[in-house]
Amino acid sequence: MATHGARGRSGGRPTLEEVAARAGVGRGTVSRVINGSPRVSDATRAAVEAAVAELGYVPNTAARALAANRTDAIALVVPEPETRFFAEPYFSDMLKGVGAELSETEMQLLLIFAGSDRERRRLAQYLAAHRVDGVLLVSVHADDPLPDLLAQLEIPAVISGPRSAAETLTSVDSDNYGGARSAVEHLLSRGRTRIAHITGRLDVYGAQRRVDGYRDALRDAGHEVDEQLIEAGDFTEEGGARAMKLLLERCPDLDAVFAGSDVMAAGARQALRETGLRIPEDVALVGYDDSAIARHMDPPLTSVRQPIEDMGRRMLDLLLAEIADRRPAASRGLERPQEVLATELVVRASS
Amino acid sequence: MATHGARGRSGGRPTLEEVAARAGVGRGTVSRVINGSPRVSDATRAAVEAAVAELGYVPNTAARALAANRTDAIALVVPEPETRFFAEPYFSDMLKGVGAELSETEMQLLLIFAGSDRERRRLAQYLAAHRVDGVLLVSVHADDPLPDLLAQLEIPAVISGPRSAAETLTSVDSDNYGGARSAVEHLLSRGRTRIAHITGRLDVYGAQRRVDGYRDALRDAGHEVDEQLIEAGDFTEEGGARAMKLLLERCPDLDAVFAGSDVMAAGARQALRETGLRIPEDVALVGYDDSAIARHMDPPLTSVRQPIEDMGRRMLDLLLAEIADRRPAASRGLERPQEVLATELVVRASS
DNA sequence: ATCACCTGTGGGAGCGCTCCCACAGTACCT
DNA sequence: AGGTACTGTGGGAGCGCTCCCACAGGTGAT
Repeated sequence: MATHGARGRSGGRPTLEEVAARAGVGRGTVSRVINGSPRVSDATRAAVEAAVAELGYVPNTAARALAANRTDAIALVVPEPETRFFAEPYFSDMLKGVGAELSETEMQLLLIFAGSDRERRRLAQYLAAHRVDGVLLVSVHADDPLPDLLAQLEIPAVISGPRSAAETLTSVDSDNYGGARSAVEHLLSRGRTRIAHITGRLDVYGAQRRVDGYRDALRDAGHEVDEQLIEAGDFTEEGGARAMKLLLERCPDLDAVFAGSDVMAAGARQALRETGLRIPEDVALVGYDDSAIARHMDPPLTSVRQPIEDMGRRMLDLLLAEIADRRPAASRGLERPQEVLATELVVRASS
Repeated sequence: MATHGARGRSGGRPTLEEVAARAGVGRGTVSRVINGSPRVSDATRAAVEAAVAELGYVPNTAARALAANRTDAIALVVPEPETRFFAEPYFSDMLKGVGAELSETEMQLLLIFAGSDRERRRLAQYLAAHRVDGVLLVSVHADDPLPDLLAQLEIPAVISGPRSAAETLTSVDSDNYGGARSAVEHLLSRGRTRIAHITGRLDVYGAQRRVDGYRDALRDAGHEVDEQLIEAGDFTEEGGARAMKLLLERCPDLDAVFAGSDVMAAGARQALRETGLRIPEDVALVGYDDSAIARHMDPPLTSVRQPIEDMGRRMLDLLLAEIADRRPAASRGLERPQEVLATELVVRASS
């Protein structure tokens, strides 16, 4: 084995120092050029850039992280098992948005699943080691301790979908309430009156807001809300099917269903089919998310479009801003933005 | 802002030095305990562990990476656009296997997509900076320059599916040839004789091997190979449907189809349906992968099971061994293992 | 002419670890 | 008694960067 001192000498990767020597300048100047500081003359900058190119210099990330106390990496944390991640288009769309925005920067994205207890413990350790500069947290349940852990460790974080109306972290969300309203109003306008609702997991704030929107839309149109027409799902296809069956048993006269997600709508469709009911003739069906599933369903599914990719982009923007903010002046305790993006009803053959 | 020198002093994260002071030992000893060296007395170890617990000490990854010249991270590189990653169960199964095995270690997994040129350039930069200790490369095409780049940078790498019979990198693969043979032999045993084959992308070596298996199975059973019965797909559902339509036009008398992947089989099924052909009465259908799609298809799809999760695990094992190997003695130029895992035909209603 | 204040630059100190050398102490041979 | 060989330990040097202070040289106001 090479001796310690000789590690990285000749043959190894070039260092800042070597670039500096080659360009005939000091270390500080090379560092300034590498980091895009404006305080360098054009001639010097050109000389340094030439030396960098000749030597094929690439900064050592570990050294930089150690000296500058940052990692240039952020994590996308999914507090779900991997299976759900792949089953739900929501996550992949989010990842797409974040990835697109991130490729504009030098930052590195880490995808971390925290579905099991074991994975959670691993993540906590990971965060405690400050291996990332910030965290994007998607799909958080009301009682999740993760946001508080992040706050305690003072790690910048942005959450998709606040945990409650009193969320303290920066968050980006779509207008769940308005989206649900528009879905129900659409069904009402089609002459449906016995409109059922399959909810998402009610420990997800957004799912609750959709129920609120469902209720208010009916009420404002002068209908009473029949609690028998509301059944809790869990965002899975099986859950959607199960809820649909229960609803059909309880209320055989229902003429429309608003499902809290496209995946659950797919489950509901399956249950309706098995019962011999036609969509939309017998029962109109509306989903939520406007994912690929909605377009490919038979019949194509009317759905509330959430701009998930945009949400991902926006989350990243806010996170990067928060990370940058922290660096110069500790201006803590300021108001944290809660952004809400508009939804849009996409009408297709299912309603 | 805090002055440079005071960064991390009181209130910051505890350092090795502080742990050492608290435990009344030297830095070296704490380092040995942290890294599980056996050369520490039980009493000292206990004292250090107590100090670590009291202070909530977590090693600084950057400092460790800088001093030890390793990152404790590996990358799973997917040379495809993200959309394909999510569409193909192959990738998620692979990720599952790798993730399961990796959670036994302290290593960190990075998921990197390299579908576009832009992403490729980013990846090259990333690898040049040696930000990972090793790379798992899945689904590599014959002309991909990535493996050579890895070899040149001397980064340990394991590839899933060799690029050719002369692959130089360590690889793990399933027995594509044998799997294809078993599929065709099964169809022959069911009395089918006009067996078509929808291939995968032929720049993927494994897809070629499946064609070889298809050919040899027919030949060995005394049938001539009708080239009209072979059509190239591209591993996508649309590609499978398109290939099926072409095959039906060319050979309306075909009575069975062996598709190079379940996803393509799903496309073929769609095309067969549209033509009014029944599965398996008119045309028997066999897929490859035995993914979730196969089980949920209507009718359930006979498929060649590849132990993808096991392959992922095995790839990781080999990679970790290669990384560990490198450290002590540079024993380069040795034979690189090429592992081949067995496949198994899972017979269901489609054949 | 003096002072203040820019711009551009060099280089010391330090980030928190790992690696290795040195050495004290003990054990077991000759 | 001297030698040899271990085990356990402390701490110096160094990894490659960033940050900041110092300072040279210019520019413009007083």
